[in-house]
Amino acid sequence: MQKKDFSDGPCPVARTLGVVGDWWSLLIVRDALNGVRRFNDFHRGLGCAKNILSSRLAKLVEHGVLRTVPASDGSPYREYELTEEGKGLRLVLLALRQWGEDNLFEPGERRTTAVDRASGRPLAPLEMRDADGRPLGPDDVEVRAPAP
Amino acid sequence: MQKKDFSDGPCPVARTLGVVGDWWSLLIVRDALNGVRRFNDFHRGLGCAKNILSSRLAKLVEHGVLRTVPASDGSPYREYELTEEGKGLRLVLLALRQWGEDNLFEPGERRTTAVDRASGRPLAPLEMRDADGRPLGPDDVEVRAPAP
DNA sequence: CTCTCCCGGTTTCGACATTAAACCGAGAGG
DNA sequence: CCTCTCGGTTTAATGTCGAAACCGGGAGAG
Repeated sequence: MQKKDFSDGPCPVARTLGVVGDWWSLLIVRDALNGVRRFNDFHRGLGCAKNILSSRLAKLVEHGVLRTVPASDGSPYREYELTEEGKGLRLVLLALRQWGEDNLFEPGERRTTAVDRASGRPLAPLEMRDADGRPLGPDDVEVRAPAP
Repeated sequence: MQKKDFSDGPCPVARTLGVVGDWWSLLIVRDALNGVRRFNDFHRGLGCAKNILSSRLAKLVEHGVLRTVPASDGSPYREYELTEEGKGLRLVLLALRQWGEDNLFEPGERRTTAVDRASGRPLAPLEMRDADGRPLGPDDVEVRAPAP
């Protein structure tokens, strides 16, 4: 994230990582998706240095992932709210979550789980699908360079 | 990525970021999914410092995302190959890609595209689904803490 | 009015990570 | 024998991060 700048490159993956590709940004978005809105709540939940949190929040606001709003209750402070753009990152977070569940946990180990609010059951694994909605296997996909 | 260690925490997102959460790792995996296998090819494709590339490759091997194999052709060098675990990250990469396409490109701007190899058409957007395969909206999902 | 605490940061500074560039050993080619 | 490429490692300069100190505004206590 530091020196290299892919923000004008042709790869959407690299551009996205330019916005949320550092250690804290996606964890901030994760907490924001869970309803966290206040500086100190992010700070406590993440345990990251306050100056870093401050700069990350500013960067996310700058890129339109978060916006600041005056106050939700009567308190005189502002809060951080996900934009629609920011909410779109829930798919990224879910993909990261499912990969971690599958590969980084022992069976039976304690973990947080994303569930369907209505039924309380865990979500289905994400699937790649073609334009008609048919599931695609690992080798059915390739990345094409842009037209010249 | 640097000091904080979430590798024994309860959140699969944080654990996953501990493995691939730094600037270069996911770009390495992206190139690996595109068939890159050799050190110098990664180096040229990414433009990152060679010592960093070296340490990232080693870390990904250590975490089981990549493995080294003796040689694919006759050359005396080893190559880096995705494990099944590593291939599972294609969903993460696709989620990042689709978010970037939707939010970080002007209409008509040049970009790489993930397509169904059979039809050549772009993939459908990823969708969250419940355990029965029914699509879920943004607010139908919540994250539950582990059982005590 | 004054004292103090809490919130939301900013500043400072030492530690650590990253970078570019130089270097190096093994193997291939000429 | 000389040189080139591959796959790194080492080195020195630079940049970034983290912990802690600091700070200003507002609220509440007395």
